[in-house]
Amino acid sequence: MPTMADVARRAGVAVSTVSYVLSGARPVSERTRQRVMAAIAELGYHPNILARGLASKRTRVIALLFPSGTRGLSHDQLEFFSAAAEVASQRGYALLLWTTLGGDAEILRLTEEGLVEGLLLMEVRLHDPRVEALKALGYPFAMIGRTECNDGISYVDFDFEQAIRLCDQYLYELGHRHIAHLIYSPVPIEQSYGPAVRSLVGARAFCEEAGIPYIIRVSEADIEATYRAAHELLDSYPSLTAMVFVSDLQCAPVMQAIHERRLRVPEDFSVVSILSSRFAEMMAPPLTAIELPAVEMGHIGMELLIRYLEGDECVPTQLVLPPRLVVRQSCSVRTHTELSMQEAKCFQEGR
Amino acid sequence: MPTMADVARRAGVAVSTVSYVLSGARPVSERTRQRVMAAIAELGYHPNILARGLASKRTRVIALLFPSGTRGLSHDQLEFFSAAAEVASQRGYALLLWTTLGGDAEILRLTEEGLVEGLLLMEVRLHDPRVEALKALGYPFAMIGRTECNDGISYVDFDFEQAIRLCDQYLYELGHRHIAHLIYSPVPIEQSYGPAVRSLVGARAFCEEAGIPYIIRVSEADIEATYRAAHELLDSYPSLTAMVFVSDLQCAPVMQAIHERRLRVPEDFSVVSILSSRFAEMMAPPLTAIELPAVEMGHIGMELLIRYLEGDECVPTQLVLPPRLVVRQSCSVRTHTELSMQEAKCFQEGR
DNA sequence: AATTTAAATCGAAACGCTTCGACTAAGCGC
DNA sequence: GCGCTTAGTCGAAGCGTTTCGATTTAAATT
Repeated sequence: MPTMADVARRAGVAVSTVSYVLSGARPVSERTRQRVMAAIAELGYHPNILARGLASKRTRVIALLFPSGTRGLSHDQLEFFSAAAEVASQRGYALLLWTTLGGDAEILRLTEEGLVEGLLLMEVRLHDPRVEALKALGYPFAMIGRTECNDGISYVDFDFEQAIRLCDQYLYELGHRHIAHLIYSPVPIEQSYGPAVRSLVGARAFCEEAGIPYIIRVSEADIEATYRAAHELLDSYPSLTAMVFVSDLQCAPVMQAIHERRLRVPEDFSVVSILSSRFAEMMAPPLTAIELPAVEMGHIGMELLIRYLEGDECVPTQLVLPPRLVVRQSCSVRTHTELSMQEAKCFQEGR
Repeated sequence: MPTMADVARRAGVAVSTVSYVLSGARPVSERTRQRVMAAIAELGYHPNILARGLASKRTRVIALLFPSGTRGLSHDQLEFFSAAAEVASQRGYALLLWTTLGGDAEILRLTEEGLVEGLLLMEVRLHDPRVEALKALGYPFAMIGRTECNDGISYVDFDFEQAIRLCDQYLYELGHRHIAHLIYSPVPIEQSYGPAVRSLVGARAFCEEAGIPYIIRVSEADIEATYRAAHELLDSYPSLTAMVFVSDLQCAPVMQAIHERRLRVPEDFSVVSILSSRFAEMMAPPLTAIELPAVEMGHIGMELLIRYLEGDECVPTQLVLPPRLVVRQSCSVRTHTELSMQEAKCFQEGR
């Protein structure tokens, strides 16, 4: 593999001159530039990133702190980071995937090893030790999501509180009054998950304002727990005619529980969730949902980080994207007077 | 950030001694080792990867050559590489995500920049220029998938030919005789996609052996084309009672086309595909499918590469995983004599 | 024509590590 | 007691860049 010295020799100039041609840090005469470029082309020279990084502290490598296994890997997360990867690649950065198994220690290691210039965090908690640590270190990073106190940090997040309200409101306008909410567990408090907490707030607020019962069940994120929780909701509230849930991972177990009750969606039972369109359209029936702008968030998150790294902005950009309802085929009208299919069935069965 | 020199000074030894303590390349007395380790701990020292890599040519960074946009990002692919990422992380490697937009040139750049020790390829074609280039360079890599000629390369692949046969056979045993196949386009020939070609071979072979009509439609991988192709199949062959398709990306458009015909799955129409379980279980109804062992393939692929890098094996390992059918709820029995729902409907409508 | 200024280039010192050759002080056989 | 090995350590030379004076050359100013 040719080095810069080879190029310099071939072009008959000093190594530093070659470097200046490449970086543009100092003026170089046109004639010299031509000769150097020719030599580079002839030799098939590529600068060595390690050496460059060692000398200049700039590696053009960004790490994506990837959520570990707990919550499972969701379709939305896939979209987040394939979008992020795309932007990084366009801007000439390489993307390092970092699965943060080992907690804080691991992330510090990453920052100290010198390979990575900046970090993009996903699955940020309200009190996130990673964020504290990075802040203390003054290490450059941006977030998809946000903590409770985000002074001086760039982030892009989604307005889950409004999103849930929109779900509820839509169902309410369709005539539903008994709406169940199935939301991720927001505990443990000290590191609670923002979207869960904010969803709870939104749901409670809407139900109080609308004067309808606040029916809620929180569950762990795994399939099994979600499945049980859905069944428990349906058991405990026979008057339910609709359900709101908040993630693509809940989709399968929730729908299964509903089907097992012989409730048809949307004829007997309405369902709204917060999903990326790609996923919502894959379901049968296609699900009416709040559009989770996963691709947009991935793009913006990466863009924010890169801008910060390149020093274009000193003031952090903080963005909370507004929700938008996309009506598909998982909800139906329910009037006040009408007896729900479920109630009718219970009645027939003599319960 | 402390350097090795700082550690050496603190421990009262030479820099090289610190290096030997860390690498074990030469014997170090127990007393010295203790002192060095203490100094490292006190200073919170972490070796700089760039410097290490520059001096030693070992970076512990692996790149995953990530499929570009054409085929879209599928759930299976997500599983491939989150599995790969997991293994890499366990073995102390960092995973660089590389979206191969710029074709061959890009990949060469990656190899020449010195950052990356080895490559894991996904979405390998039968004749893959990337593979040719890497082979010519003698650059270490492994594949998920395989080309036509794989001499000297480690890979893990899935037996798509047998997989399709298993699909067909299962449907055949349920009594289906008119089975449609919806498969990715295997052209252009010069870089054809292995799974597509092998699926075609498998399907044709089974149909010939079983003496049933060989009903097939190839389509591009995008949603729209798949949707049209599914409709065309259903149009052209009114006697169809079952369909086989090969990827999670086809799922939504295929199911939608089927639903639009007012065919119920599985009562009126049976469906089998090749999917990771996680995905198959998310559908409504859960899909009977050949299990695509995506996680296993990701694990093994990465493991093969790392073994190769660490010199444990000189002989390449080549693995083709066998298919396994998982019965869920998307297929139903069809007897010879029974008139299909669809035929019955056509009849009623006087066609 | 003498002097100042700017453009273009060079040489060498980092950057933080690995690795090689050399040196010292033991331990060993004879 | 003499050379011989070997464990343990050190110093210094890279690895391939960037970057900072310093130097040379050409152009501009007086």
